[in-house]
Amino acid sequence: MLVIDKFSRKPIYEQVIEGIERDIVTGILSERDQLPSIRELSAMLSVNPNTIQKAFQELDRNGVIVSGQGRGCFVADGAVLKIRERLSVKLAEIEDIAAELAQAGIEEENALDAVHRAYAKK
Amino acid sequence: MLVIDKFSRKPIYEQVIEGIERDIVTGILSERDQLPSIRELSAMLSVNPNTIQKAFQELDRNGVIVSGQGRGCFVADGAVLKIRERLSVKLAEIEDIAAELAQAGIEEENALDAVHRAYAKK
Amino acid sequence: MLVIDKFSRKPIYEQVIEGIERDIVTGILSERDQLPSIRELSAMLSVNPNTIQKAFQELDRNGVIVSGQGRGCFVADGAVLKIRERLSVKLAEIEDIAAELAQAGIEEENALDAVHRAYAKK
Amino acid sequence: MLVIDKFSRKPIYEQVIEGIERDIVTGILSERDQLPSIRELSAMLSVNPNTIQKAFQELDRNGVIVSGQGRGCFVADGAVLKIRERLSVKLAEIEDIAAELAQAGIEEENALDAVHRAYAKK
DNA sequence: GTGGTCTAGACCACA
DNA sequence: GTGGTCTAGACCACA
Repeated sequence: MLVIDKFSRKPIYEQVIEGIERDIVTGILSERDQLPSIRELSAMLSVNPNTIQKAFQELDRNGVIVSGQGRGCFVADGAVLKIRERLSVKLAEIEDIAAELAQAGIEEENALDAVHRAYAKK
Repeated sequence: MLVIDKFSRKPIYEQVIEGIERDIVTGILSERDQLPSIRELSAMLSVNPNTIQKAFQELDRNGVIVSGQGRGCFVADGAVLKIRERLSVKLAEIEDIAAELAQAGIEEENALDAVHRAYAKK
Repeated sequence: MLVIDKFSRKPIYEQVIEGIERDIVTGILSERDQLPSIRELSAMLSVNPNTIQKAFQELDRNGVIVSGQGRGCFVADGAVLKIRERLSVKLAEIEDIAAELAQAGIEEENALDAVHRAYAKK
Repeated sequence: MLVIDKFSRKPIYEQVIEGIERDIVTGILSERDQLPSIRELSAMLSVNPNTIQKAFQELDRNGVIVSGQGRGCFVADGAVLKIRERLSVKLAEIEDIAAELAQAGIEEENALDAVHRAYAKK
């Protein structure tokens, strides 16, 4: 489930976004499932409703959820696909930066280590 | 030596910067060595002098070279260190993005492959 | 028949109104026909009775249906004509968007052309 | 200059966005110009800084301005083009609604009048 | 009840 | 100084 680290340097609203997207990608949340309301999630996570609101609006803007006044928020159709697309863009970003490093004469091992550190910390 | 790909989507002045920095890091150019003049390099690479000018200005701004007016350009003292610092920023960028992918449930192997592809293409 | 899209950003009560009006205009419902009750329609569409109630109230206020208390709702005499009048809502929408374009400094001619293209295509 | 109507049903942050975009399109603000800071604009318009912040973030997200911590906000390169593109989407919306009206048998003149009213009110 | 907007005011990182 | 994040709490439209 979604867990917030209030002492992380990563903003809380980003943690909420990533947590919900992870739940969607891993199937804990399915398309068209209703999300907990902003107030509920706010209470569950002990986070201000405005912060949850900000996360939900970005998810809405990215087409990951659909939200409507008085109706609540739902996982959007095609949400998994949209999230996957954005993640593959990030893989391409890694490839681009690694290409610069290769170009600059940095050993491949250093770049592989950077990736490994990120996964080790998880 | 420095080679320009006019059809790359990477701006030519960036290619010039990266080429010179690579030559410095790999020792082809040493600190305090004089660089070819803008006109010479322009002719050698068949590149507009303004483009070389722009590359040199950015190298100067980054403390990689020093350009005394009228006396030509020289590799700055500590140039290797400065370049290395900037490259370690890029390693940190890779680590950050990889952390997002880890968070999102993407397998480490996919991220490692992205790095590997970049090095294989070199 | 009337179909509700819970994931649309259009309010559900508007969807109900438009659905019923479409059925009237296309002759699926004739003037003086009885409508399903609020509870029936609520169950058929899996929509909150309050929402159906709100839709019916607006249809009543617009003279599209008549709701005698306890006797159910019926398509009003002259309903088709009144619905046609309500298309002026869409005219208002055009006015709103045109107001934004005016606000943004777009020439009036461009907006008029957009309308003209729509009619030319008919 | 940018004027806010606190009693309008249009949210204040939208009024700010539209006002700034209008200033950009009409040339009052040029690309790379610095915008007033969030706090300054907040004071100038007697609007809460958070509301200005929200407007600026959406402008940033849309590539109309670039904002950086400690540096301030600037009109982005290509801002005029990006705004124009979005406005052409609104023209398409008008065309869509006009097509519905045409379909329903409403005279073209009525739709043209709606556009004209919007421009007359400006 | 539900999402959306707004104010007031605090604190942070970066320049 | 500047933008960015967060809390606390109010009020609105819609269901």
